Amino acid sequence: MSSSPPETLEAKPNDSGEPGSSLAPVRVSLTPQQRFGDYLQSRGMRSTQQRQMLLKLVFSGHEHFDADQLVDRLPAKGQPGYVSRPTVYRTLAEFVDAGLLRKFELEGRSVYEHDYGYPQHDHLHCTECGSLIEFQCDALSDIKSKVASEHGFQVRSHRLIISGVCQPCRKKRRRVRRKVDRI
Amino acid sequence: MSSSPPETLEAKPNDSGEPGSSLAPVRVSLTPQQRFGDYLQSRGMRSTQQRQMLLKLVFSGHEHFDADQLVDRLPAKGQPGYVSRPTVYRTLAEFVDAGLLRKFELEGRSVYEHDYGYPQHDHLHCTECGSLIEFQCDALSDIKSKVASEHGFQVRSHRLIISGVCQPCRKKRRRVRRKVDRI
DNA sequence: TTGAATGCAAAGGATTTGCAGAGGC
DNA sequence: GCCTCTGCAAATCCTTTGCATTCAA
Repeated sequence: MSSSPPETLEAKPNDSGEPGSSLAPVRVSLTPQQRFGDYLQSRGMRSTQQRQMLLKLVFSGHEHFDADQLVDRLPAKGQPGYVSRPTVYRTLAEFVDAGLLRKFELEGRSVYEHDYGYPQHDHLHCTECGSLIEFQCDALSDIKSKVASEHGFQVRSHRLIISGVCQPCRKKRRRVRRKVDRI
Repeated sequence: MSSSPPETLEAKPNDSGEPGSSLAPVRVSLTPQQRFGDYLQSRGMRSTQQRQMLLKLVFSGHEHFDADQLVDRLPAKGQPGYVSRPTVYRTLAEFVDAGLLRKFELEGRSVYEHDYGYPQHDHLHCTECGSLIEFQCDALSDIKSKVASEHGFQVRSHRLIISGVCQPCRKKRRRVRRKVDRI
């Protein structure tokens, strides 16, 4: 597959100028579309309109999202481009399998984020507004290798989520507190 | 409340000699029972047989567990000490609220572990056998405070899970590989 | 043509809820 | 006795599955 010529991802994913991408993309040789095409081809799977539609939506921005949010961004039933909920779930699993997306659990639901072409990072989770803020930290790999060697553990991946209150929510809180004080 | 005299937790929770506790308990002034008693009292809630039963079961060992595993350890319906599933869920939420337990999501289900009287720690998760191994790492608090100050984020807690393959599973794999080689 | 993929409807599993009766305080 | 708590049954939420049909190759 991969009919179009190879190129780096850097220009691509943020054409839309959508919010939510805080980190710089990583240099990779194939677009997600190309990489997924290779994945399908190598497994005798087919490139369908639904898979293309979802690929387009998922890689039009860098936001974290869950299955529901993705469904909400799809055309309604009956409209061209509509994809059923079961197919959304099936396809998300394929994207994860293909290495395009990473999946993790937050408050009982599955959250997805870009993996391919996106740098390793971790998250701050605001328990007030629910926002997820990305950050990078090199020191973590030292911790991982140290712990791994201490326990004879073979590390495949990790997930660090720091919970608390983000800056905007702290400011809101302060405003509220001042108001209360005045009463 | 708190009728019995204060004491440290150190002797208590592991009387049973159950497996699963890898870290040394932390010195605290109240038993979980006392602390939960205070919690109930301060909110006008009642000390019921069900809550006492669950308290006893949950603090008879240090293993991680989910609601199902706790239900399995309860007497069967009709037997004395039986607690219904809804009450188990309601009570686990109360234990979390009281600061006795911590809750986190793993593979789509809620996992609980001791919080009160148990030291801060993180987990290695073996994707082969599903085991959770605890480890402690001081360097993480440096990371947390650094990231917090960089993002103006107020940290309340964190959750780090390192996934991979544990030592026993790696050994099993090696044995299998050797067997395959011989064929 | 042919088998893979989709959509539908329905199932599944974990967790929650409404409510009438039971039981702490 | 009052009001909280419990157990039951049913509902909810997210996700998956079986199957007939559609469609990419």
